[in-house]
Order: sequence, then C-alpha cells, then structure tokens
Amino acid sequence: MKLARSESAKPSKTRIQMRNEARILDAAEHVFAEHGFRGATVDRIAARAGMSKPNVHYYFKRKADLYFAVLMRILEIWLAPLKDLDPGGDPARELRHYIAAKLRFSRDNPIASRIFATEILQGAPVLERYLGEDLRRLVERKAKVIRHWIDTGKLNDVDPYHLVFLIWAATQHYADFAPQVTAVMGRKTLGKDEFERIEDSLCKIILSGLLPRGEI
Amino acid sequence: MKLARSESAKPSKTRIQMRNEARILDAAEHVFAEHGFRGATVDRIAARAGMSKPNVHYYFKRKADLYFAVLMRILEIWLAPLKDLDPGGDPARELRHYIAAKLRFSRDNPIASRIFATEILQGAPVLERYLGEDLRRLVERKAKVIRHWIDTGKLNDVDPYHLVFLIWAATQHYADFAPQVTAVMGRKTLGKDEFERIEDSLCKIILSGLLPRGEI
DNA sequence: GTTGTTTCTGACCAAATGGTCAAATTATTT
DNA sequence: AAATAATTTGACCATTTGGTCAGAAACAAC
Repeated sequence: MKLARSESAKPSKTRIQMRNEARILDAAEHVFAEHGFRGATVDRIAARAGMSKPNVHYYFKRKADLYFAVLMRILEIWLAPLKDLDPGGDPARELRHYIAAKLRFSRDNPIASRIFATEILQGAPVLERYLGEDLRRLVERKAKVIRHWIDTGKLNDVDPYHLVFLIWAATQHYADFAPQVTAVMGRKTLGKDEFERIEDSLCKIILSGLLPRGEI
Repeated sequence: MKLARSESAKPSKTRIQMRNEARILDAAEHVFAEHGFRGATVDRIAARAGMSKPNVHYYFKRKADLYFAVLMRILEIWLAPLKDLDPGGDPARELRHYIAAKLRFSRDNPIASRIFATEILQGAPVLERYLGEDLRRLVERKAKVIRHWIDTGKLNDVDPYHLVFLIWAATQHYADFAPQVTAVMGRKTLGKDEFERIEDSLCKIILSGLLPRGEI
C-alpha cells in the first residue's frame, strides 16, 4: 500500500484541496448567512468561490455536508470564550472578560453568528445533538463555577444558567439583529467606537446587578 | 353603482373571506416560522390551511404578499408593550412590567417571535423602512423617558438605547433560541414555572443593576 | 328555478435548483 | 515525454415550486 505524502493512512489533503475547501467554506458562510440553508444555492456559492458548481460538489458531495462543515467551523470559535472562564479568577474580572470576548465575536464574525442563530431558530436540526451533549456539559461545568462564586458571597444570588443566557442574548444581539439596531439608532453601521459603548453599557448593567454592594 | 353590503366603497370582506384569510395567515405563520420565507412552500401553507394552492393565491396574489401580511400582524403585538411604558410611573415598576410583558410575548407567541427574528436576521428586507421610521421614533420617545428617569436620579446612568436592546435581546432569547435553551438545560420544553424563574432572574440582574442603592 | 357572483380546484407551465457524468484540462510522478 | 492521478466543467436530468387559467362548485339575489 502506497502512502501518498504522509505517513498517516488518513486522506492527507493536497495544497489545492486545502485552498479550495477553504474558499468554498468562506463563500458558503456568506451565502448561507444571507439566504439561509434553503435559500442558498450551490450555484451562488460556487460563483462566490470562483469555480463551477460541479467543482463544489467535487469537494462537498451534498449541500447539507457543506452546511454541516460551515457550522462546525463556526462552533469552535463560538465556544472558545466560555471555556476560558477561570474558576480561580476574580468574578467581576472574569465576567467582564467573557462579555467583552463574546461582544468581540459579534463584531468580528457577524456572519458566523447569523448562521448559528438561523440554525437554532429553525429548531437546530443539525446541531441538536451537539447542543444537548457537548455544549450542555460545558455550560453545566461553568454554571458550577458561577454557583461557587455565589456561595462564597462574591456574587449575588442569581440562576447561573439564566445569567449565561442573558450574556449570550445581549452580546449576540448586536450581530444577529444588527439591522434593527442600526435602524433604530439611525446609523449606517456599528463601528468600533459604538461597540466600546455597548461593552460599557452591558458591563455596567449586568455586573452592577451581580456584584454585592455595587462594587465595580 | 351598486354597493354590495356596506355603505363604504371599500372592499368590505365577506364572512368567508375573513375566515379564510385568517386561516391562511395562521397557517403561513407556522410554515414561515418553521422553514423561513424561501423554505416555506405555498403548497404546505395551503395544506395546513385546509385548502388548495390556487385558493391561497386567490386570497394572496403572491407569496411575498402573504409574508408581508404575516409580518404586519406580528408587528402590532410585538410593539404594544413598549408603547405602554409610562413616563409618570415608577421606573422600577415600569421596567419590571415591560420585561414581564415581553417575556409573556415570547412564551405565548414563540412562532411570531421567530418569524420576526428571521426577518431581521436576513437583513430586514421587508421591514427595513418600518424599523427606520415608526420603530425608531417610538424608541426615541421612550429613550427620552428613560433619560429623564436617569436625570432625576431615579436610575443609574446607562445608555437608554442599549438598555432597551438588552431587554429585547434577553426576553426574545427564550422564544428564538428555545432549542438551545432547552438542550442546555436538559429539558423538553420551557413551562410556565420556568418562565417565572426567568422573569425573576432577569428582573433581579437588570433592575438591581439600574436602581441606585440596590433598592428593589 | 334562473341568473350572476364569489369561491374553489385540477391540470398545467416555466423557471430554478440539487445533483450527475463523461470528457477535458491540469498537476504529479516516473 | 509518457503515464497516472487529481481537478474542473459543460451539458444534462429529475424534482420542486411559484404562479396561471379555464372551468367547476357553492352561494346569493331575483
């Protein structure tokens, strides 16, 4: 048995494969975000990736496979900040850091955020299993951290789960509902400056609601 | 010129028209919520409404008209609670009331909430104008109310707009992202009891972050 | 009943779209 | 250069789907 260019028996992608798969995923991310799974056409994705439709199918057999791959790529970056929540750290500092990180994700990856949101809105047909297993375990672990902060008097008594949901909701809002936010604020876009103001506001409201004595 | 069944020259809908348009709108709401605009098929909507596809087109010439009608029907109930925010009332009471009302909307109209969210996620192609005009004016008015509460020392200094966005985000989260919430919490559904716990948590965090001296 | 109007549907069409395939083109190896 | 393998695409097919239309059925007015 001949092993092409690696010791491993695994596929071992060529340079062209790596480049084109990345191009397709990038294009798909945009198109899925703009039109949803059903509204996105393979033709559009191919055009955006600068190749023909059959060539997209050469790399991803079915549209659903492509969608799945896009979601998986998003999940990793979506999840990272929560993992970083440090049990040993100062609660105020840790939470502020988490809010900032999630907000930065919304600012820098609005398209990814929108795809993720659309998937959940549609009932999470693809991510259902993942949410109920990996994500659930992760949140459970971090909820224990928050609970511990509460029990040691470092945080007011609130439901850790709903605190996490509140942070998710508040931060993702600025990516997912950007058209509403900008329309209501009478702005064209949300710039870096505006995101700083958002971070201030969110931290002020949420943290001072959490910290005993309003210590901030 | 003969006026059918009313003095007015306006269409004046028959009983059958009223009944069927309502049926179609209800069916469309479900189907749009489940599949998005492009994923929803007129056939499905017709089947759910218990009639043939051409008959749906008899009442709504194009699918887009139907979608628009559904959105308009949703907007009214979506908007009502904010209008009720009373400048003369007690800030804590008013905000708590608003949070509760929005949360009740999420609980009782999750489907409507999801359609609205999907529309915004797709860039608000249909609602863009409305958001920038009517909604913008309404929020502007209510932001002034909040600003006044701040200026008279009844509320901590936070950006009124971002406070409103925070409340929208937090409350709608439980309708729009229900699959994620239930998966993470390991529940099948969110019952009345859970929504009461949510209301407590949200009010506790947000309000105690807003009221000076933690008076609650 | 007869007549006119509204409501409803089967059959159909044209366009869009996911996916296939054989053949062409390009890269890699020998 | 020749041979082999990987990449790319034009042409094509089957299915889905929004929308139309002629006429049938139900209803209303007389």
